[in-house]
Amino acid sequence: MSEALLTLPPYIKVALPVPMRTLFDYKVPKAIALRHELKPGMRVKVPFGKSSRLGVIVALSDTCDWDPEQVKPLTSLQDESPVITAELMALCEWAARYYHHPIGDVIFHALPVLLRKGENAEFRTENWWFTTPQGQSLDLEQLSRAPRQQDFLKAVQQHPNGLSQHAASVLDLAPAAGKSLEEKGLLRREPRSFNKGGEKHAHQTQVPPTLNPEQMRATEHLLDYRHQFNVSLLDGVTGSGKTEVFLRVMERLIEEGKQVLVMVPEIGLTPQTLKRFEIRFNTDIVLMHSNMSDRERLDAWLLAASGHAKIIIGTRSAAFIPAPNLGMIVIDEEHDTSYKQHEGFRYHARDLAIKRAQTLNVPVLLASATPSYESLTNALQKRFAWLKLRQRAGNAHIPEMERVDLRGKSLVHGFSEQALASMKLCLERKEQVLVFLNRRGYAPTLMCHQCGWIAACDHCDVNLTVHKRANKLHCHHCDTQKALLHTCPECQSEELFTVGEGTEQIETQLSTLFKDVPILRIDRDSTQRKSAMAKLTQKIHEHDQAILIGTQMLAKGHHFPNVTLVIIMDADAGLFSSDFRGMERTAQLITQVAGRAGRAKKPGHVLLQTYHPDHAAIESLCNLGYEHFAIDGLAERKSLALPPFYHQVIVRAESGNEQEAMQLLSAMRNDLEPHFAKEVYLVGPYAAIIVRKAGQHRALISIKAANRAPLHQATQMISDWLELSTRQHRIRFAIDVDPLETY
DNA sequence: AGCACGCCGACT
DNA sequence: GTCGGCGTGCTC
Repeated sequence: MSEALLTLPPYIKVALPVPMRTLFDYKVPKAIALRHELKPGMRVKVPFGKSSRLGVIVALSDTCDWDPEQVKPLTSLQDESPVITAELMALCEWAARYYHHPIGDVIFHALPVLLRKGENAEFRTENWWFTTPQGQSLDLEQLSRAPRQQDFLKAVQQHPNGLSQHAASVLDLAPAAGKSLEEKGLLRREPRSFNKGGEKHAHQTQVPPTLNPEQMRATEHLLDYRHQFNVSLLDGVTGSGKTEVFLRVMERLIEEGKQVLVMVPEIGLTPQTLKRFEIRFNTDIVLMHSNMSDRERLDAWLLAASGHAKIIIGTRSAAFIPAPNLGMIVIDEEHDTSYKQHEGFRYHARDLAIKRAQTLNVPVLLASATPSYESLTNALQKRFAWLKLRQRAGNAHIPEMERVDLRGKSLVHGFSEQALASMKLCLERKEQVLVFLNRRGYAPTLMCHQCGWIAACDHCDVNLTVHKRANKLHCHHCDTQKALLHTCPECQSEELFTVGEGTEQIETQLSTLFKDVPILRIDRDSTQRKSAMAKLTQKIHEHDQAILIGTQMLAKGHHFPNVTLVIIMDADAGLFSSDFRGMERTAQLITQVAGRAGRAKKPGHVLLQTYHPDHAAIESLCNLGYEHFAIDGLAERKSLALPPFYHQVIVRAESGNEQEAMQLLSAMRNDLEPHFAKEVYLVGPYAAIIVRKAGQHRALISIKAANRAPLHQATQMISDWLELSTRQHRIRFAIDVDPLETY
């Protein structure tokens, strides 16, 4: 240890969870240096201002960038080994640079919540009960006056290998009785690490389905390149057996002792998906998603970090999970926008995963039926291997998409006659109908018949949505809720009426049209409660005929085998979006929803209700399919100098004052634009489409360039400038690199 | 982001 | 007379 003291640099650079783009220098007290070897990635407690904070060592250093007189010593070391491995530290440093985000915040994002709060990086310990020799031989009759103790001792006597606290509570044993027995010296308690590792699932050797030639070719390619960095785009229509392809590759890598990280969209992790993995792999699988408690997440993180977990299935934040033997990263539904965090540290998990895989020299597999334009471009330019699956497995056919012209037609609750007739036929065949409407609530507008007043949010520039069942008016932008009004606040008239339809209304109206058919609504409101979704899917599988009505939640990975008719109520919804990604999103959504129709033996049919049947986009999507549609869309992006051909950064500013945010961005542009490289060009500042959100006035400015280097340089200057000037102005700003929302 | 210091209104 | 509102300034 004295050797360590001689060579140990006297300073450490510490990342703290503060919105400052800098590291903080601390001295290492001799007492600590003597006893411990400090390494980057370990957590330390440090004095910061007037308080004490938890930070992470980023580097050891011989020098400090601060007046050495003012550098304080660290208080204590929290870890014996790094919680951020060298590999992940490098990833965090890269991400902080690439996204122009404070390093401390990035590093803390990479840790589970409990580790951010200072919890030890150890498995939860649980008390186990054992009998002492006296307790084992004691005649239970001697405890006849204490029946609870009698029960308790009896149970432990029957478990010579110990009884866990958890098991004791399941057996309904009284904790107080256990304590009394311990005091009498009949029982003893021993803490054991709560490590779910080794608890394997019953191996149901299911014969894997045979692969069709396309799947075979894809699998062979992936196996050939499984030991080196490369990115493959597994582009397969819904039902083409993408999952089977990556399961085969995973199988091989796991046999070779590797771990595999499978990323899924936020609500894409269905019990169906998990079951599929459990049935297939006789190995430890951990989950990492937002419905888990902090403790569950830490235990999952520890199992991954220890290498015990061979398969890690997680959402966005799992991009940072430590895995010492990581052999591949799979990103399922890679087009899904939930991979991009759109607040705070605005990273894209797909892009981060690719960067990580590159450093580790392991393959990445992106899977989707509707690849993002970014990934398609990479595939077209041969940076990604493009593995196409165009056949549906088991002879199922691609559903036919039919446009229903709504012009001049009379509608019944938003449905055309044709749609209703098709529904009736479908239900008579004892099959299921899926109705897609991407608008939750009862109606998007509440209006006064006498004076035209419209219910609007007090904090945002949007109308309030009517939720009849909850008897509420709800702002879908800032979550404000108020009681549903029955009198107009302007003219006191009682003639308030709703305009437009949401899923809740369609549900109500369909139940009057189809009295004996089960109608199930699937949206954020109906699936809020835990396990509500599982109950709904179970109901769907119980019935033969049924109508499912839902929002985009329906498009995410669920498998409804008896759905043979899909009705897209409003195919025009995304056609006239002000965002240049609107078309891409609409096409993905329609294609994904359409893909729910007809699997296995039953052919599917899709009806798109539209007022613009001749619109080029609708026509090309219906007749030529997603790939053609996307390639046309990409040509347009190229001609308009839009991503992915140009790279983009958006800087947002928000302020309570109406003008301030805009003025700040204008001042920034005036000051800095002369110093930017010629190929960097700016648009704005302009007001956000919804100018006021949650009481904040929002402005933004777009910066674009064909190459990353000058764009990065300009963004760096902007970041420095804003950090200095917002200190005085008290305006919040955010830098969004590769933004998905541009308004 | 916290947390302090600092200068102006309604209360024991 | 104080308790406390949140404006601004700093943190190795």
